[in-house]
Amino acid sequence: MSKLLTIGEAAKASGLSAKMIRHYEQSGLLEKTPRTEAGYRLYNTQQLRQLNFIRRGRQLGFSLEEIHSLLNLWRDPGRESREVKEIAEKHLQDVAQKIAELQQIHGVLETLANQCCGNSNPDCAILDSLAAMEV
Amino acid sequence: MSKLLTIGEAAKASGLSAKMIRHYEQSGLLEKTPRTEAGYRLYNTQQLRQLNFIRRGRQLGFSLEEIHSLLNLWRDPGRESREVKEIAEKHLQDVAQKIAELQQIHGVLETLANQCCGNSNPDCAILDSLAAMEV
DNA sequence: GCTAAAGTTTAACCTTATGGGAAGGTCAAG
DNA sequence: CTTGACCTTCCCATAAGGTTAAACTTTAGC
Repeated sequence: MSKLLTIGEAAKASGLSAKMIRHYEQSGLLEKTPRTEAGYRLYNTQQLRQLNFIRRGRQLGFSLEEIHSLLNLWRDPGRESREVKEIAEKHLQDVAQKIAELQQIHGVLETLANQCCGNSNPDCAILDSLAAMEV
Repeated sequence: MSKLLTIGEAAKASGLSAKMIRHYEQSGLLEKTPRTEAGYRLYNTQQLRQLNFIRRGRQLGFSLEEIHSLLNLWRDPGRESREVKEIAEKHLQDVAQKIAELQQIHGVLETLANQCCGNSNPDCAILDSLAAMEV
């Protein structure tokens, strides 16, 4: 007899906020839960597992749309792991590209910061670079 | 005698969109430009330089708030380069941290993707990991 | 049994940076 | 005068929440 949890308890147990749990339900990521007569949402063990699934997906940077697809695959016993892997590898590529962009930015910033003496003088390589009209 | 540009021309010349130029003005990043009698915004060379400044700042990932501060420093002949460098180094740290987070995610995703055979079988290490209740 | 605190409900607005579109005014060419 | 390109303002939408508020419910203390 698994105990039913209110949204606050489910939030604490899953590591999500109550606000986001409602948001996920409202945006179709989660099915509507049963409610008490007063309208309070109630969560069982299975739903708690889904909340954890979402939290872990977010930790890995998946968008809610991607998590939606992953959840649907998870719930589908006839899924093909190929589909899951496709989503993951797409996301992996996105992450890799984002890293590359940030590293590029990091390099430029580091160079500029090193060229700025950072004293009480107004001359500044950083501003000079931002003010340059090229590129 | 520098020619005055309409917003569309200024957009093309600066690499920003007309939409965003209006937005930057509305949010206080740019001073209000003079207008024609019909209300069309007009941009001179000085303002075009500011638009380029903003574009380059965005390219380096500075937030609009940071760019606002940088623009104010740029316009202030009595600035101290220390202040500019402070903003840049704060942003540099943010970028570095973001890179670290993404690299962490990248590593986990790569491991999981390698463990998923990605065929027509439903078994999938990625889903298993997302479904795990720990952490 | 009453009351106060804690929890929940819906709802709305704020964030960042940007895009889309509607409805309407303006300008220049044909 | 019409057409098309441009401009104006205003509202909506995104992702993933945060914050706040009024009203209702539940629970615990007494």
